[in-house]
Amino acid sequence: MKKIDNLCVLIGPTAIGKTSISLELADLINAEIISADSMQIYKYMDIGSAKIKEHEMEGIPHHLIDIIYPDEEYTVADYKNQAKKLIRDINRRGKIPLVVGGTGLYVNSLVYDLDFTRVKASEEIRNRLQALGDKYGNEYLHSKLTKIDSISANKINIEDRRRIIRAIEIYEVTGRKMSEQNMNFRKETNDYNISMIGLNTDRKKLYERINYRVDKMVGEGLIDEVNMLLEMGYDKNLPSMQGIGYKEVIMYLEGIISLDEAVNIIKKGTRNYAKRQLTWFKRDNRIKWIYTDDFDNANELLISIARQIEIL
RNA sequence: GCCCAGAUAGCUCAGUCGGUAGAGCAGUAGACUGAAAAUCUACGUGUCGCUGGUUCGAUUCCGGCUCUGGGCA
Repeated sequence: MKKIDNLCVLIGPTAIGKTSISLELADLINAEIISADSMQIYKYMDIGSAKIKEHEMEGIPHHLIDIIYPDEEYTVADYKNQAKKLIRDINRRGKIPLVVGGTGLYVNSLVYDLDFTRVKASEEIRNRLQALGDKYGNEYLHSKLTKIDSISANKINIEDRRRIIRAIEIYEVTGRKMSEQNMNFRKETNDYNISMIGLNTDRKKLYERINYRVDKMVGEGLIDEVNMLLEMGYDKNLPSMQGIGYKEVIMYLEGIISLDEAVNIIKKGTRNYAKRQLTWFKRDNRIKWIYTDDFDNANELLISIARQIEIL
């Protein structure tokens, strides 16, 4: 019988402390870290994405960080491809791949059988549909979708133009419905021996951590970082520049809001984001949740996490 | 000490010509298959400061008290 690759996943909301724990955990279980973070993939976006610094890595290999420039396109499909290869390689080396991150869709691309092999994004179709939406409104796009794929249309809210466009795009490119395409909806994968650990704490404490961290980012030079990116010629409309912390600082630099307002909006945006991350992960009952407050020190926490990893 | 204004949701405030109240923000819950830190959905009960009075009925009117601003001494 073929031996199945191991996969360990450590998830949790932003600012919970995944990075520092992941280092100790990787050291303990002889793992290499694969980031699952849609912002840390970008070079030059260090402070705002709370990226680990090279000298903090303690010699533990980190993958899928700093892999593209801020104006390059990157999608879940790319992520899944690259991460899959890494998982295989790391297993071959006799080590454990430890996926660490908070981007739900990226994580799910690995732990569910999501199929990204068929329908590439089409800039042309998207632009055309976008223009149609601007002209005739979302209702028009939605009713267009209802005609070709009523099941998907039913699931997608009229206001959610991005998803409506994607569903139409799939049909226009392949002639198949999105609802048919995604029959294996949320089917847990059998590709790996999976252990999933989730970190959490009470909401109030998490929000305090977030507020503190945003202040710290500003103190460490977030404004300069954004300024530098703009000076390098990266457009403010790029997906990378829509990240929390970046779009708000841009507004500040453009004089639209004050620094104080920018900081407050970043804090709020990060809090809301953390909540969304939790929503995303809560429904996966494979995750063993660990409440960081239940432990007096990092060592106890670490041991508790290691105990929960079944693949060891 | 005196005069004025205010006290209503976690915050800022609106309102009830007397029939127990509603906006914004914050917050909560959810969705998510090639932009995902993106995109989108749903959710409003709180001793209407305390205490007497008038009234069938007071958060609303009247009196007193407490507190908070501001002004005058």
